[in-house]
Amino acid sequence: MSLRLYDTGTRSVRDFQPRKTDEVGVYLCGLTVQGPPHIGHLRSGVSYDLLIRWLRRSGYNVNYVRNVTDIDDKILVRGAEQGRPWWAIAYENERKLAEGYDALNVEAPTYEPRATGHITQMIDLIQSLLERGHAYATEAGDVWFSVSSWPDYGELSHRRPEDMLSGAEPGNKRDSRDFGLWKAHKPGEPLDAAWTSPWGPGRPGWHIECSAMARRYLGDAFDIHGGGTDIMFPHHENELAQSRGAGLDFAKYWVHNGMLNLAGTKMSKSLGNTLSVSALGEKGFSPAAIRYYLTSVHYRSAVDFSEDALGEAQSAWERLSNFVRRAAEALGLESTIGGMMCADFVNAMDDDLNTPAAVAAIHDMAREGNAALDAGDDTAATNIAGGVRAMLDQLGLDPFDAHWDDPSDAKLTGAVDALVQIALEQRAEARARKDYAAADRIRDELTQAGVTVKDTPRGPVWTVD
RNA sequence: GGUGGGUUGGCCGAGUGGUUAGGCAGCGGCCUGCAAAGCCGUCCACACGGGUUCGACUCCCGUACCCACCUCCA
Repeated sequence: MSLRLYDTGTRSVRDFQPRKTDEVGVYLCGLTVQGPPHIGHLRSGVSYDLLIRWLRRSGYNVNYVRNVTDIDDKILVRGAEQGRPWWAIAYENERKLAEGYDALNVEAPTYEPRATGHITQMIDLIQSLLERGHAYATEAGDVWFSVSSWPDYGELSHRRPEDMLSGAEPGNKRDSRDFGLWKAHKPGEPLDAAWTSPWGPGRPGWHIECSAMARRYLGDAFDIHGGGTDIMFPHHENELAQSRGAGLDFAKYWVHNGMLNLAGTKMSKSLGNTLSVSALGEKGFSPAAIRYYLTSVHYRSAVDFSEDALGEAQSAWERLSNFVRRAAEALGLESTIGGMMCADFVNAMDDDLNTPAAVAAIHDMAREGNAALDAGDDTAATNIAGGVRAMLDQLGLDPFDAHWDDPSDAKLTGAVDALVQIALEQRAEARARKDYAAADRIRDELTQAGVTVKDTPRGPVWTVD
C-alpha cells in the first residue's frame, strides 16, 4: 500500500502519485506575520511537518516551500499604531513564528521565501494575466483579476458565483467578485511599503504572492498545495484561478488542515482568542506533550482545544516516553536504535495520515514492550523498543531527541546528580536496615525539592519535574 | 441564504455493514517494605426519528444542535 491523501479539489481520498517518480514539490501557505503565532498556526505547522516527514520516509525527495507573507494591510496598521516600521514588526513576528515551530520540533522547510522578496515575479505574473485578458488595470493604478473571465472559477471550493454573498472589499473594480492583484500606493501609507511597477507605485495583493513564489521554487506545476480550511476560499481559489489563468498547471493535490478552536470558536488573530506555546509552557505543559496532542488528532478534524485534553495527552505521551526510557535503561540506549515500524502504523499513515490510529499502534506496541521488560525477555523488548522509537521519531516525538532538552537544565544536571546520589546512598542504607521511616523521609525531602525517585529492579531512578 | 464538515462510552479521539480502536480518568487484582512505573481484568458508546438489510454506530431520508467558509485569517 502507498500513500492516499484527501484532495480538496476532488473532495475525495486519492492515491498519491507525484508528477515525477521520486520527487515531490509541496507549497504551504505560511503565515501573514501581523502578530505572534498561536497554537492554531503551529497546529498547521505540525500537520504539514508530519506529511513532509512521511513523504520523505516514503522515498521521495521533497522540495518543501513554506512562505512568509510579510506585507499586508494589517502589518501596515500595526506599524502605524506602534510608530515603528512595518517591516520591523513583520520580522519580529517571523522570528517568533520560527521559535514556535522549533519548540514543537517542526523541521525547517527547504526554503522559506518572503513575499517582499518576490515583487518582480509577481509583476511578471500580473502582466501575463493582463496579456491574456484575465486582469485589468484602473486609472488609480490598481490591477484586478477578472473573475468572469475565468469560467472555472470556484472549481476548488465548489462555489457558484451566484451563491456568494455580496459585500466584498470595496474598490474601483468591475465585478464585486474580482480580487486585487496589485494595490496602488495610497497617500499616507509608508513610502517603503511601495514598489515601482508598470502601473505605478504600489504593493501586491495577497493571493498573487503565493502564485509567484510557488512558481519560482516549484515550477509551473507541482504536487501538493496546503493550508488551513479557512483560506481555501478565497485565497486558494484565487491562487488557482490566477495561476491557471496565466497558463500554469499549478497544484495537483490540495490539502487542507482543520481549525483549532477555543471554546467552540476558531482561534484567530482577529478574534483575539489566541494561546501561545510559551503560555502553555508556563502552565506546565511540555512542548513534546503539545506536539503529541496535535498529533493524536487527525489533521482534517476540528480540534476543540482544552487544557484538560492537553493534560490527558501529556499523560499519554509520558506513558510512551516512560517505556522508551525504561527500555533504554534496561537494554542500553544503543539497543533502541534502528527498529522497524509496525504494519498498523505504516498503514495508518498511508491512509491520509491517520495519526490517531498510528499513535494507537504505538501504544499497543508499548504495552507489549512493557510486558516483555517485566518478563525479562530482552530480545523481544529490544525489537519492540526499537520499533516504538522509530515510530515516535517518524512523528517527531522521539523522547531522546535532543530537541526536547532544555539547555538551561543541562548545567544543573551535573551538580544535582552528585547531590541526589549522596541522598540516594543514604536512603539505600536505610532501606538495607529496613528503616523505612528514614528512607521515606529522604524520598519525601527529595520530592519536595522537585526530584522524583522511583525504585526499579535495577535500582532507584530519579527525574526532575 | 449558499457551501462544506461534525454530533462516538466520565473525558479526549479513530474506525467499521456482523468480530477489542487507542489514550486519560475510575474500579478490582498482580508486582513493590511503601510509593511510582508496569502488567492483567473490568465499567462506560455510537444525537433523535424513520427506511434499506438476515443484521446498522457504519448505507439512505428527515429532524435537532454545533462548527467553519462565503470579508483579513493556518
